[in-house]
Amino acid sequence: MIQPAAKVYDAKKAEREVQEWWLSAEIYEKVKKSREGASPWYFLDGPPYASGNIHLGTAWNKIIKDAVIRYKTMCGLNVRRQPGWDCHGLPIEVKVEELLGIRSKKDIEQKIGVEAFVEQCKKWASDHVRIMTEQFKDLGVWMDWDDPYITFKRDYIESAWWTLKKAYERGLVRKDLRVIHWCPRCETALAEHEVRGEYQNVSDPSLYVRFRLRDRPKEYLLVWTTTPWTLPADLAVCVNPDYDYSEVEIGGDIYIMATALVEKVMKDLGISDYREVSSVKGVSLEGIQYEHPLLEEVPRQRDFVGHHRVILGHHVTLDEGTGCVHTAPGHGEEDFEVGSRYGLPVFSPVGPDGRFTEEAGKYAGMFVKEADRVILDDLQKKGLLVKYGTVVHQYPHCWRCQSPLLFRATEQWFLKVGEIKSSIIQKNAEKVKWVPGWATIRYANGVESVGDWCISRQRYWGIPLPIWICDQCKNMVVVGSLEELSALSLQPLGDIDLHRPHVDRVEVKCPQCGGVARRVPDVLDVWFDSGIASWASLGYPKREELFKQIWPSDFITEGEDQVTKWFYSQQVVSIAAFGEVPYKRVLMHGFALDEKGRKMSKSLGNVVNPEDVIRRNGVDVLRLYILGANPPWEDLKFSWKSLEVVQKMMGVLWNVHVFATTYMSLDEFDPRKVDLGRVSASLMPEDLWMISRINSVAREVTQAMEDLNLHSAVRSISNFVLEDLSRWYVRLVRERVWIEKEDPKKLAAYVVLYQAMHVLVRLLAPFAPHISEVIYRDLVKSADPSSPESVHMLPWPSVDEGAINTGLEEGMRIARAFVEAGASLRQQHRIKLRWPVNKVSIQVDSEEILDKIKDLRELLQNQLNCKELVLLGPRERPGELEIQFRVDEEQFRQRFGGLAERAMEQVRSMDAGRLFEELNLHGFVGLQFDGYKLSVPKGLIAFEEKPTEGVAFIQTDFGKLLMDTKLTPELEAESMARELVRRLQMMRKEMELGMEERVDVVVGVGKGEDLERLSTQQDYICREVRVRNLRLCLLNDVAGEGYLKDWNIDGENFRMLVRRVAS
RNA sequence: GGGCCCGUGGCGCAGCAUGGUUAGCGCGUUCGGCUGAUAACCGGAAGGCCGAGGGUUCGAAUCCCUCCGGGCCCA
Repeated sequence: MIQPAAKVYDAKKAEREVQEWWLSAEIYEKVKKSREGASPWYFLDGPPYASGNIHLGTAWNKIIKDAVIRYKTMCGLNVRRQPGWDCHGLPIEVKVEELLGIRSKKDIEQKIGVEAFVEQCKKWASDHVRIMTEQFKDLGVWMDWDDPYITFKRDYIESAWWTLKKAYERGLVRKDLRVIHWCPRCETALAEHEVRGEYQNVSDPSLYVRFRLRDRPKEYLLVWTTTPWTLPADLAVCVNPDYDYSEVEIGGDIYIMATALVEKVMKDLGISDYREVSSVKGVSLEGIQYEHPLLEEVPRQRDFVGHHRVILGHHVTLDEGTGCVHTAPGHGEEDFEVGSRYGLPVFSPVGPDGRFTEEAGKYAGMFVKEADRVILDDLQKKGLLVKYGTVVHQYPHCWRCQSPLLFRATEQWFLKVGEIKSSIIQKNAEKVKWVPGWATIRYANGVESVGDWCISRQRYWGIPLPIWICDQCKNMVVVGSLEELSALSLQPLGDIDLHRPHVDRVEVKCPQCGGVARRVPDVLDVWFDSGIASWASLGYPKREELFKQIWPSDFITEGEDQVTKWFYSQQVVSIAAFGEVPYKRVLMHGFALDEKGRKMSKSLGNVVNPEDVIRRNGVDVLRLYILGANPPWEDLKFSWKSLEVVQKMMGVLWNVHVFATTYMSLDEFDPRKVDLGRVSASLMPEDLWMISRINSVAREVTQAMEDLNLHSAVRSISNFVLEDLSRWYVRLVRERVWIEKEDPKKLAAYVVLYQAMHVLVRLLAPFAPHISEVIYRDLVKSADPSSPESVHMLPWPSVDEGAINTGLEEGMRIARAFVEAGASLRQQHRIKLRWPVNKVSIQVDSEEILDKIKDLRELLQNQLNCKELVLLGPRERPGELEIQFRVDEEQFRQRFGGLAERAMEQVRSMDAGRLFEELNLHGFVGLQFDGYKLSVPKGLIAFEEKPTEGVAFIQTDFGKLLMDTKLTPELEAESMARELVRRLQMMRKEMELGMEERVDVVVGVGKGEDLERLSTQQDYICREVRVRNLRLCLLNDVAGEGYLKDWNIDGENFRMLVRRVAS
């Protein structure tokens, strides 16, 4: 039996209850089980980093995933829905360092010990996996929370080793001396992608230094730099061979700089008294020797004196500086490259901690940034500092600890992306479908510009690099699994933890010389961890079956920052290992911003937490809002206001549900006993329309989901609920539903409403899994115990194309427009909707329109609340519309000259209606008089339509509507009866009567003549208010037991008495 | 400097791949209405040179170019 639903939907309570029920009844497991054996669909969860709480962006991310997963499951696919956790890496190390109150690698190694530190990191990660799991569960996200993939698990680590070995075997792994970003606090190298997006505006020194030429006294190279601390490592000055360079004379000294920059630099230096002496191409400056500005302070530089000369490089630009670029191969990428061309040594007198080494002479022991000041002083003293100031520019910072990064030359391990780049681009173009489409371009551009990937980190909490190097012969052994390691190991390994420091202790016998090989102490970049997720999460290579069955992944989705990160890193390692891309379809989603479009941040105080939203509006509202507000790939500007709007929509949906269940349960409607076929003879046009609409909506939503346009899907559903279901269908069937007896038309309405709701809850289930569950339970499950336990077990609704009637849908749209126009006229003329009028005429603009609404005549008449409805075609003219016309005298005279006056006279004497029709039909009207034949074209006569007395007129998009506004005694009586009914209904409600309960009623009127007027309306009143005995009398005669209430209706007083009838 | 996205009433958005009624919708404002799904809901009104300027076209919010502003990514 259908049970009447609760009057108001308490989202929080219902959602909690539903979630608990999912658990206790094991619904999730049952849903999964029901799809076992179906075609697999491999969704791969991009692993969130396990270091904190979820925020709105991560919530959005999982909600998108959940909606897609639920949809695909309903479509009958066996969806893999394992969540993942990214657990290694610097962010957690940094958190743990904070927790332990330590600040450096030295502290970790000496105070805490690597073993304890790594244990702490693992604990931190595990704890946060637990916390975040609960938060995701609260969002109603259905994933295998008990069986996630975790990057620190042994199998996962082995999978990484296997992958690295694969890459090594293909010649893609190489150790190399390179200049790369280095964090002096974390004391580790950083990869390109870790630096992306980490540029911040900072204030740095800006200085002009003059480098004295060796063999030319009083001549200098003018150099500009923002990093004075790199001067101790300076080995050359680079100029662009193609640019012109000038010798500029200032106070007897000669400065060499790019000609194009002379003016700008002089202005910057505040020098107006200068002279450009001569100009040469940069190329001819090559080889000019200079004196290193810090030769005395950095004695080691004496060894490099031969290198101190002008070199050539195309990377030198005219954007800033002087066109003479000081070059330190140990501290700049381009410096390194150009330096290697000239055979410059890679001199880098800076230690891992960012302090100068002994090689830096005077500056040894100083932190580089602090040495800036000292270096400036020295230059000043030596008369080499031309100008000193500061400049604000973008400078990269460590993504975890925010330290400014340095460039430093070190030996690191690289994945040679350069060698597989073209393959990545090609496979991506062939096999990966990006949503939105333009992300493809963005991605390809990103890959084009990328360099080799530095995969080694000089840290602790990560997957250890599986590379052992022989002490003796320097042979390199790359290990692909624990098994391999055991075989090579000099000691028994047992149940070893593959993390540092345990694995560091493993010594391997060199297969080449039999010597002892030791592990390279580095760990892998965490982006390598997540990059292998598509097979590591499947247990590959240890377990092959699943991998062979479902890899590559069917779908991934992450935020737009991942375009050059996870979307990229996955393709790199996958191409390296398999030569294939690891996913087929990728949806890039945006960021969650605040209302004004700013990033949410603690410092701005604009952070919105998912749990705040859940507390206020509930999970389903959050989900519907977040999915419906934007296309997924656009940034979301979070708005509480818009959330309210979604909340209202849900309220309306609930109201419809209450409406449906209230009456269905009252009438003991049993959906098992009737279906559409059984009631087909009683279906009204609005029923057919509703069936058509719900099928159209199902089609729209399905298409939107296939295209990953989740916003269109949600909007389509919301719009249907508000416009079609609530504002229109319920309004239309209300009267039928109020019929007391068994009635086929009422039954038909129930069937239609039931069917529509049945489809609707399924469409809604992926987006609002809780409320759809509740509605399903109240409406479907309670009526038919044999139906599945949960809405989420149902199949996605199929579209009944045959039920879609676009002509009818269009007709209904037109009918609504006319009804609205009628309402508008009533408002203008102060005629309430519940007052009937005598006649409404509609003249449509075209035959097509007439055709579309002719079956809706009864509906129109009802909704327009008129006694008579006249539908007229485009050529017919409503009698209530008078046509007046005016001849354009000026034009008549121009055209007809001397005949004009008589022509006008003729026209004026014609019947306006006939003239109008004639002109519309032929475009001209013929005149004949005194033997003349004239043809008067349309444009010479202007028409005006005016409704006759007592008629209101409105022009709509589809035609004209005329309403007779004259009142008659009969109409007034009916109107009054309706007013009374409404008050009596209110009283019933105030008395909290059951809907079927009968009452006795006394109505007392203020004016005697109303007694007679109302006498004709007694049946109507009794029917509508469910009255057993009705007495009409004068106001003062009202007496007796019951609920008494005085009313004033449009200025007239009434006294009404309602008495409950004992049943 | 390069790539991509966005710019439509006070606010948030749709429309733009395939140019064509009077540019829609929601919120807000304001004035009304409705009432046995109603702590709901519905309607009317006011409010737009569709970022700016060119071009293509009979016709441009829509296509093309330039510029301006915002965002993201990369340097």
